[in-house]
Amino acid sequence: MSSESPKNSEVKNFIYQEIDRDLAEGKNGKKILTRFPPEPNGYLHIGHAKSICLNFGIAQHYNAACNLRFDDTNPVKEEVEYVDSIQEDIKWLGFKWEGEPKYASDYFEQLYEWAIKLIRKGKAYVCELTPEEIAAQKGTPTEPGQESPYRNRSLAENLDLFQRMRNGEFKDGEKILRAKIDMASSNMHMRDPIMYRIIHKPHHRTGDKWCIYPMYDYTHGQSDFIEEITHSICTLEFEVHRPLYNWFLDQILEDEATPEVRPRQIEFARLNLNYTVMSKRKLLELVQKGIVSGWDDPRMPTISGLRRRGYTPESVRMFAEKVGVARRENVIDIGLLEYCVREDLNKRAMRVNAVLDPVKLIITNFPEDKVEMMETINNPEDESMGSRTIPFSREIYIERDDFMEEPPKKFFRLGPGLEVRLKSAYIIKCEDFKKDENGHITEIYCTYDPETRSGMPQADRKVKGTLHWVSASHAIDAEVRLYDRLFMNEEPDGHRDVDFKEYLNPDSLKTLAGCKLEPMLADAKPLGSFQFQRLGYFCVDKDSKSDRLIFNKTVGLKDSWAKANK
RNA sequence: UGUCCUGUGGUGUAACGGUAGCACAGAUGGUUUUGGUCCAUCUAGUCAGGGUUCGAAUCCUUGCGGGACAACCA
Repeated sequence: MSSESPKNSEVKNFIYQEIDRDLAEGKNGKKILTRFPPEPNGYLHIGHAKSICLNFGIAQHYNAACNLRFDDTNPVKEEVEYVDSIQEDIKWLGFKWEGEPKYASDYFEQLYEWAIKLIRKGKAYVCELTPEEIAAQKGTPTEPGQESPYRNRSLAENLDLFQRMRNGEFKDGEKILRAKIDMASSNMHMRDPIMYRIIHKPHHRTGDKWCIYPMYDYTHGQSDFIEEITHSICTLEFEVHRPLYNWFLDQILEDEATPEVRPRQIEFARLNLNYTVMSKRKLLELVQKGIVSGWDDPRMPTISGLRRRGYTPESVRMFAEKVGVARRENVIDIGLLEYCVREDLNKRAMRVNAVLDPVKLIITNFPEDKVEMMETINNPEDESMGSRTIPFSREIYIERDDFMEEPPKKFFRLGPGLEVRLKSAYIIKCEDFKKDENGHITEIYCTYDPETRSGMPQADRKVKGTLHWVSASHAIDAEVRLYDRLFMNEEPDGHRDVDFKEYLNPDSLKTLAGCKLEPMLADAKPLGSFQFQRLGYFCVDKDSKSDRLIFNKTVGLKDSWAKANK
């Protein structure tokens, strides 16, 4: 958690302005309490991260708290696995909720009592229409609906039936409890919405205590009220629910003493990212069909996927800050997310040498048995990270891409007769090379200039390029997984006639074996991040073992050479 | 042919009746033992029409564009 004090002068988004206004008007006894209310039916994704940063960020800003509340009103879809992963992800992001995690299911008894209150007020009734009949009677956005024949049951009958619903006397779908509002409302959600339905399925927390479960609309606002949430922040699609949110609160608060806190719903536009899908349903499909390795596959936009990919909590928070919060639909370029992780890792990641596609280079005038230890800076952006030594010898590996038999003019790397600097070592000159029968370069022969060792006066000589390298006999092997975007279309789920899976990128994962790393990487711990010099940021995969190192590519370095050659 | 929300550079987001700013992306130059970083410069915007006003991105109005809403999901 940030320890920064409230910065009221700093302009934030419109929600802060609304809160400031409520504060100025003295609402809610000048208290602020937010909540993050996930349904435990899937893993959290980057869109949730935006909401988490918003809700917890507001709490921090106003020196207030934020609750974690699981919206667990549908046992058909919800699982403990998700409850656990959600908590892990929020903690990883760096936020701490107030007290213990809360659950809407904790409030089932209270909700039930309030439902009886509504029945007694003539504001709710037990209906026996089938889902099809209800749909048929609901009308359309342009036509009013019809009233249910069960709408005007007697109080006694409603009370009796609702009790028997709870007792388990009816099968799933046989009866429901509906609010009695207005079947002609221009807002579909006010056309006698369902409050309770019968589901004979054990709940992950309440077990088989209940067989009737409250719907979202009847649950959310009341849960906010119970917890004394002042600002209930949600995404735009709930905007049309707001009148209902307020209606339910009006009903349960009628005839009661004026409460100190009356929660207020405020909506903002959800995050959309191009080249990805964000719906939990589609993410679940990718997992279930084995298209990705799991919810935490590094290509997934889930928080656990980003974590495994090498994203830092700081970078995700920076991203949430940069995308802003407003009420208009938006599509954020995935490049901004990549910018954020580069920005963060640039300052923190140790620079190491790794050759992903190695080709052997022999320094012909370097003694065969000699090993020189070269000093190299751990991070030029952070002097406090110090330096280390790396072994240099007659045979090294360099990147295959760093040699061209017939290089173009602006190729500042190695080619016949060309000179380059080996990072932290010597300037070398290419004298010869060897090819196999397929034309592949197998060995490159160079001479080195002993006067150009880093630190020596002659080392300042200008050469066009600097290459990374590893000593062949000291190098350790590793597997490196290169990731690209999962989808090739900017909006994979934005085409009515095309399934989003049609746009899957067949090259979203490339696994490289036999990559050559400098020796110190043998001790790298899972999730540790490094900059592979001149290549990008990589992290140790969670499955990496000391005898089988696995690195994930988080993001490449900006590459103006590659860009210029497009 | 309903109700509600929403239109600011390519993408996001500020400006709350008084000089349209910031970030990313893009371009150019400089520094550099990472073709990274960093620094400098540049490109590019108020959906359209009408009205109110000394003055409108901002208020009103009419169009037009985009989105949401008819799950016993949340």
